[in-house]
Amino acid sequence: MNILEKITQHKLAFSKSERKVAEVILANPQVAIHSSIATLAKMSDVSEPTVNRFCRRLDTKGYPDFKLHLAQSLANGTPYVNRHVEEDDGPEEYTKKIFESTMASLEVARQSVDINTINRVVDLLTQAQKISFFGLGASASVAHDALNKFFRFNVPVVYFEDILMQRMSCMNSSEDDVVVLISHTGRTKSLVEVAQIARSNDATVVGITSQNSPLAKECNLVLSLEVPEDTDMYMPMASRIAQLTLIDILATGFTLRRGTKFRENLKRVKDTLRGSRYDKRNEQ
Amino acid sequence: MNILEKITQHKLAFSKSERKVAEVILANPQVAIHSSIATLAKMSDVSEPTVNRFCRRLDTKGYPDFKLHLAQSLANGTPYVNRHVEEDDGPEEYTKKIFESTMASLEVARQSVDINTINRVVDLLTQAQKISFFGLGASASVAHDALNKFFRFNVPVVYFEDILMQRMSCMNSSEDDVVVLISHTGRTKSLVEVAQIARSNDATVVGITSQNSPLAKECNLVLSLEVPEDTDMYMPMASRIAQLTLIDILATGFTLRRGTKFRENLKRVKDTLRGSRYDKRNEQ
DNA sequence: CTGATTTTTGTTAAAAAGTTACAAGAAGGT
DNA sequence: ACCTTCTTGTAACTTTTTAACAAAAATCAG
Repeated sequence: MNILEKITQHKLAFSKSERKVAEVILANPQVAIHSSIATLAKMSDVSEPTVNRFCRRLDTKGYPDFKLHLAQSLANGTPYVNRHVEEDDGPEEYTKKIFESTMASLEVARQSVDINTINRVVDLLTQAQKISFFGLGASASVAHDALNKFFRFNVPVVYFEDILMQRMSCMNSSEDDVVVLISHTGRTKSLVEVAQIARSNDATVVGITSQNSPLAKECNLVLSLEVPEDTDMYMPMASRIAQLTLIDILATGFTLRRGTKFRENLKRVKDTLRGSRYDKRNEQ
Repeated sequence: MNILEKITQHKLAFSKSERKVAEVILANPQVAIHSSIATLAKMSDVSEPTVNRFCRRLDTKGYPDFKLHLAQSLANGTPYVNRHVEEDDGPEEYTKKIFESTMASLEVARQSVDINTINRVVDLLTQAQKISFFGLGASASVAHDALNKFFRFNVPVVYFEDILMQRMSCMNSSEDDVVVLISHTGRTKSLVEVAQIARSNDATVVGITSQNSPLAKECNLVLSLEVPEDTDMYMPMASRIAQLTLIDILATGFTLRRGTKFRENLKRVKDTLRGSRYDKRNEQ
């Protein structure tokens, strides 16, 4: 795939002049991508068609195509990696690491999430009479955020931080209600109990949690997110961001399902805020 | 850096025809890098020089140079681009787009954030007698999350969703208190007023908001995040994720500043939860 | 070692791609 | 409605790349 490696491998298959071209490119690929075929030919002390032949031998269509491949190989192929913050990291390092770890976790989450389940959950949500979002600890703020999104849709939405309120709310739920339970580990006892209560009242229980956890087993549908554990600081960080992104996705799916006219409604909801805000023009 | 991102940002600065070119490229960048300027012009229904001008506007030397940049952006490593969800996107598309937009926004945020300010805010927080986190609407859940992180540090932390409580809390603040106000736009009147109250009581006010906003002007320190506006769904999405990441960073900075022994404390806080959870072994 | 054959390389010319200059047209302001 | 400014396209031109062919080098059989 990487063209530079390919050049190195092919090296013996090249003719003498072609090898000269290879040397020049390997010595300074950054220069090569900004040179014309004429310049590169001169640098390698060969003729222009030789450079062209060199490119073709590497299964590219010609010199411009070769440059494209080279450019791609040279683009820093350092995808975001989960790097842990170290004891003696300064602000610059830890800021960078946290941003990158977060992005890396999102990438992992993206690959692990099951589109089918998302679709089914969106289905359920659009048909629900009442939607509840419950979480505890760090997941409480995720549920809180979900409330903030879904209440705009003009559907009855419920959110409680208090375990007792959660239980009572589920006790009163019925067949057409959807209860979304959020927990990274899926091992919080009281949330598992909430799931049981909700199910015994015929509500549909959706879990945003990790697969095969006790909570997952009590749910009708599980949206599992395989996010690397947040061991760094003994605080949930990336898991929570992934959960929030999932909420965004569900909310988006919801609005798309409801069609254009519904979206105008959302705009109106947003516009209502105008009175509570300083006008943009007031700024300077 | 990423040219696709750049195109999206510049979009409004483009002329009508240039925007046509932008659309075509964003819709299918893979095709673009393999097209000649003539083909691309035809696809966009503009003239060739227009395509050329489009490239120049993005600070490239011309079309070939632009293609090089584009190829690099498309190479693995920085594939994330802010792409908007379309009316007829299926679950697969919108899931992908939202994940990628979120990552792209984080990348933008990372580059825009000022490390020095972060460091100063961490300083302030470690020295604070009391820390308050206030936000309204979508930012309320961010403040909520901040509460969840900082209360573990054994510092008095305050969080209210209620405007009156926020005001009263600030009224009682004193010189050694830090008030962190979160608002994407920075134009929410009541939050600006909270900032004023806090300052008139000698508290230090830190804003997580956009630069030059009315709120920013009332703050002692502003942590600005330049995140592309979430116009898609009339709901705050990426901005909020960036804010949360910033909270993570501040929390991390805080714990690092406090040293190793302090971190053992955090572990103890986390371990306290054990009783409320199903043991990992109970699972199967 | 010689001559035939194949392979490699360079020269020349043509084609393709990209760029410049300029003029026509659209948009915006007075 | 007129002037100015900004956009856009046409046409000419330059650069870059590729094709065709021929010369040179290398390989091999006898």
